[in-house]
Amino acid sequence: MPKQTFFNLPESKRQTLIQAAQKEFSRVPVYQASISNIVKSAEIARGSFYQYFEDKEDIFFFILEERTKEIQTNFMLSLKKYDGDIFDAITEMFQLLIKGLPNQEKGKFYKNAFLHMTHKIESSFSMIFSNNEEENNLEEISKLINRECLNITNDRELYHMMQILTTVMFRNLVERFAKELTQEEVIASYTIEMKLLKEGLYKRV
Amino acid sequence: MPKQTFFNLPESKRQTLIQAAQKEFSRVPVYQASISNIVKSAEIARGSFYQYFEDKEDIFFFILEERTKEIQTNFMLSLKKYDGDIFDAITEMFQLLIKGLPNQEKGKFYKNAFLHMTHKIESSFSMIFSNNEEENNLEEISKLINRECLNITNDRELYHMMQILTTVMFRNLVERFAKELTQEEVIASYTIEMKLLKEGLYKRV
DNA sequence: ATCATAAGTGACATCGTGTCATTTGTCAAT
DNA sequence: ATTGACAAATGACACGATGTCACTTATGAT
Repeated sequence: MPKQTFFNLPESKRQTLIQAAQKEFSRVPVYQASISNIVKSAEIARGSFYQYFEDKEDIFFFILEERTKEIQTNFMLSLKKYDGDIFDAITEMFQLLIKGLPNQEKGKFYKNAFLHMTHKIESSFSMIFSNNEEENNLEEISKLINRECLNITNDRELYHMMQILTTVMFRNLVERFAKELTQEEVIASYTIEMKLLKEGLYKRV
Repeated sequence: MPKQTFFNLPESKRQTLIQAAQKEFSRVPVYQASISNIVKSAEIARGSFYQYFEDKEDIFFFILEERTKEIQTNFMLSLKKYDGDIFDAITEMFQLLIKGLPNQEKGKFYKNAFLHMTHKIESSFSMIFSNNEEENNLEEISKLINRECLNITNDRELYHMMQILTTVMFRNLVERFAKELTQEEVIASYTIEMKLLKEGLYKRV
């Protein structure tokens, strides 16, 4: 978490700093990013950076979680739109991420995040579904989901189903960048895997 | 890939170097590891290290792939033992990794690898199933698998099924370290998820 | 014994990090 | 308006890590 001093900053300075960091994290993955570049670009003193943030990761995860909130909002809208169909909602999110990214400047940011997606980064993204501090979205999402056609008997199973779905979706996103697949290729893979997930890996008897 | 000079080294010196690197990668994840520590521990000159390897990552992935080969051998034995049942085989591998690790000195090495598992590290591990240079194991494994009870109609679907299974297994391994779960807890989660995968996420009609 | 080639060495230039003593800015109380 | 107390800003600095390179040493064929 950024320090209080960061939040005390005037909006414009905060934005400049965030922009500068975003630029650096778009250039290289977080572990290669240089604070020197960020402060140079934001035109603040090196020491000031440490007034606002603990370290590189601190500002990185702050930005990442901002982004996650945007995605979360979209996801909940999709879930309502498709009457609680979790597959349709997650697929729409996937398509949005696949199609939206490559053009944008933010595309590079996501690319670096995905290609070096560690557990910590993945859980940051997973906040799309779970609670961010203020509101408990996990519960809210859980309510929105239509369980009628799902093969679950309790909340625990629902939780694990979500885990499986997000994991598989993330891996498909990562592969899009790692193997430099086209949108069509990665959507094809994703579709096959979703079908397998829905129907089950074992033959129906 | 390590340079030729590394392979020209006498076995004992090579082992010393690998040991030293392993020690460092057990101390901290690869991105925090220090070449200075490795050469100090192996009692070679800094310049020598660069005669053998391109950089830190070079030796890290070399060691990782060595480890992967051990696991691969075990996996193929399991697959034969269970008459080609892919679920039983992968579950045995999972249990081996869960139960074997925490005690060993290598445990820390795996912990650092799992907790900072990027796409590159995951594909290194995935060589358990795909071809390493010499032999084409993917094909061999593909032949060993009993497809009778699997819900697949072609090789492409088999490939994606393997992808799903390994992804889910890896995430369970990672969570074991990230959330510091007990063996029992992580096995319980894994079991639920495998059941969901087998039976399908949608209700059977 | 000679020489060419391979391997080994460590000092060095460069860059990045996080700290800290010091300066500058802000604002309430007098 | 002046003071004083607290918050914020600064950049020089100590430290440590990386990759290179000119030089030394070893090896093995002729």
